[in-house]
Amino acid sequence: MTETKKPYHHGDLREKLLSAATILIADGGVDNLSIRKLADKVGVSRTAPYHHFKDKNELLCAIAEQGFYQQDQIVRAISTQKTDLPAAELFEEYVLTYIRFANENSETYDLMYGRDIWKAGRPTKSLKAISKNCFKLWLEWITVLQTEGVFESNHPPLRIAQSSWAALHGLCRLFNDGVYINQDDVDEIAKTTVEILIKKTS
Amino acid sequence: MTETKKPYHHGDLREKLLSAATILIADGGVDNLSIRKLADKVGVSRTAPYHHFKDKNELLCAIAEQGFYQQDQIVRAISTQKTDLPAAELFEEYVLTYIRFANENSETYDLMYGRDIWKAGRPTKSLKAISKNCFKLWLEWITVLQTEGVFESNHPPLRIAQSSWAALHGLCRLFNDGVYINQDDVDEIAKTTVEILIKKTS
DNA sequence: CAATCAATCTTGACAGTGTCAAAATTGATT
DNA sequence: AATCAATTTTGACACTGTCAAGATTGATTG
Repeated sequence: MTETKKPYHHGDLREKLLSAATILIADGGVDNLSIRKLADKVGVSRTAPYHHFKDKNELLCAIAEQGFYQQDQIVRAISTQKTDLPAAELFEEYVLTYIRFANENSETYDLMYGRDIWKAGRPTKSLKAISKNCFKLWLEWITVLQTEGVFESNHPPLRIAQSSWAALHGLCRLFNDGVYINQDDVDEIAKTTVEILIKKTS
Repeated sequence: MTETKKPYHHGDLREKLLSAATILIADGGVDNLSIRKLADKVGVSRTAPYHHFKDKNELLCAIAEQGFYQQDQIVRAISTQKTDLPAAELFEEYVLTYIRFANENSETYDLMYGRDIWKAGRPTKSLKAISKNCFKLWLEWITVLQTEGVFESNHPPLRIAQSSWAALHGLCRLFNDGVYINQDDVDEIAKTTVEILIKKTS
């Protein structure tokens, strides 16, 4: 666990690298992030970052991990703030927030759930853990919502969780990746998706 | 239109490049495709490909375009072969086939609908055209299915088309990108998605 | 048939990239 | 004060995309 280890010669280089990297990808995408450029930005030599991240991959994993924490915070805020909402509306609120997060942090989102990290099969242990936990929370919520009648009961909750999350994710990606481009549509499509997902009360 | 233009000195270099490139990305991903390696594979100098594709981007677009043709063929085969199927089951068949295509040609699929091409905002004119047409066909079908009662009528067909396709796409991506990894689940999740999408007949 | 032209291909070059190995620096520990 | 180990730097290597300039050559024209 080198997480909180302070560098000896400079300030907290690891932190500096992380925040600088986040800025770099925020404007310019992941392609705009090179170890060398990053090192230059922070004011160290090209290979200095390698003493805090084994790889470029590990750096990306760390950024993604931050993204999960951030997303968790935002999402958690909903359930604590809007305690009076009925379950179905809370669900919609969640979905909209999730998509908004993906939209506003498209590059981070891409790292969190994108092939750059996952396809190569080299996600960090801690990244694996936090993302797994993230899905577990989703699954648990879906399970509760199903018993509350928000979702149909003709499928196991795991399947509903998987397919509903895939629906969310697909929407995020289509906008994030520039396939769907009309940003004005995103909310309406999202609401449509939600209404398709939840049980018809008619 | 330089599409069918034959090279002067060698065989049909453009075609050779395309097929070699497709092979390269098929095993090893897009990252495994470099212009230089490609040129080497075909037996020309590093910069020879630049007389047939302005860019690496244009090469990728061409591969993606091929993918669309391929997908179109596969999908079209369904509706001509299974004419006896009821609409809802035909839809399921389509979805499963779509996902299977994405799965078996994951790298091509990634090019077709991925940020590499679209996010940078530099899809070829012809690529834009064919993908747009692809969605148009989807929308038209959804419209028909809605009048046939397969989908609910409480949303405009455009929204249903967008959100249902996003659901499909999300599923494809999660498996393609290695986020969902258990390949055995894909069919079941897909079926769940279909059943959620279509109108309940109970 | 010979000269010209333009498409095609090659060679050379430049600025990037990730990352390894070895040497240099330096704060903390003995 | 000397030692040690963590940190940083310098040098190097093999890649990458792509541009500019020259060489080759099939087709076109006079």
